[in-house]
Amino acid sequence: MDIDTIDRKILSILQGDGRIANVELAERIGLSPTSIGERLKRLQRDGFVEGYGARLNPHRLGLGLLVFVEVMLDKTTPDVFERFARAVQNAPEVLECHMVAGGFDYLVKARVADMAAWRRFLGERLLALPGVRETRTYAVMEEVKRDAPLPVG
Amino acid sequence: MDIDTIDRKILSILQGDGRIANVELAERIGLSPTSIGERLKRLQRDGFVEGYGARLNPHRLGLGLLVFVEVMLDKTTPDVFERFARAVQNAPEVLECHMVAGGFDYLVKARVADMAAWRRFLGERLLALPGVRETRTYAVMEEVKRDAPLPVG
DNA sequence: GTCTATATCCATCATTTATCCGGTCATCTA
DNA sequence: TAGATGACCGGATAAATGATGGATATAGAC
Repeated sequence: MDIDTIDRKILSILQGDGRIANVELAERIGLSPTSIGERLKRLQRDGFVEGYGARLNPHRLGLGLLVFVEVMLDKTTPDVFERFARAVQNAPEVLECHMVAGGFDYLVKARVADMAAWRRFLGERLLALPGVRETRTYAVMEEVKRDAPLPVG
Repeated sequence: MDIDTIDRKILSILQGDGRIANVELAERIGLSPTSIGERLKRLQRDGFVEGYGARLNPHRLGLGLLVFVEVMLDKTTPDVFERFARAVQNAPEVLECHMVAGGFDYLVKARVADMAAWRRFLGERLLALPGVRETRTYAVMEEVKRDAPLPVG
């Protein structure tokens, strides 16, 4: 149920190029395509590989602004947390949302077109939710490192 | 140089399943595989699709802890920023790093095995950098929404 | 030691897929 | 009108995939 060096190499290469041909992957590792195929199938079955996806350029798609928001909730009813989580999952602008330990409750990462779009989303969606006590928005000025691959090596 | 509804549908499907066969993609959209192939090639050439990658499960790989860190730098020399950026890019634990406008300078997202590993990384790597004045670590307790696809629709 | 079960690897082959090429049709323009 | 352009399609070919059977090695039970 655990993986060896070859498996890690497969994952590493596949994380960088999810569409690489099995034969080339096999060549690069030094095993037959059949073996690599079996290993990959196992890695998928055991949940190491959850899927494949195209990496899209957000700016090209008109999503020029990346923002992070710290959200504090009223802790009066536990229902508030559930409702917030559901709202966030239904909002396509929100790419990530994490419950954190520390000074605030949720950290939200979102992509929108510009500041105007963000103001609209913040006012009409986030602040409209019941239980949202306070938010702090941090606009990203420069993406120093973007979506690096997981360290599998 | 801009894209239509069909292109968006291609991007949307491909973002969810980057390994889908061209023929099935064509079927699902209602065009011939050739046309889809031509469109896809154009989308790649024009930078809408930057690549493909396998989605790996971080927990399976022993990366059980997700943390966000707010970093404040001494603004004495401009060299400090460059050096910090470079260090962060070379650190495999760091998945993202953004320069933000607001109360602090950088927001760092990192994945490590556990709190012990994080303490080690924080002490030996981050705080060892010259110019790092203050850091605030927020450990993620629950990932409410994880790496959602970009809204292309 | 021997037998069995399991795991890893490999070569082969039928099927599926990607891609190149030529050709059609509609639209626009000189 | 003639020519150019762009989006689309079908057919042919070269390549990749996936399934099968088989070889080898290791570990455990008896």
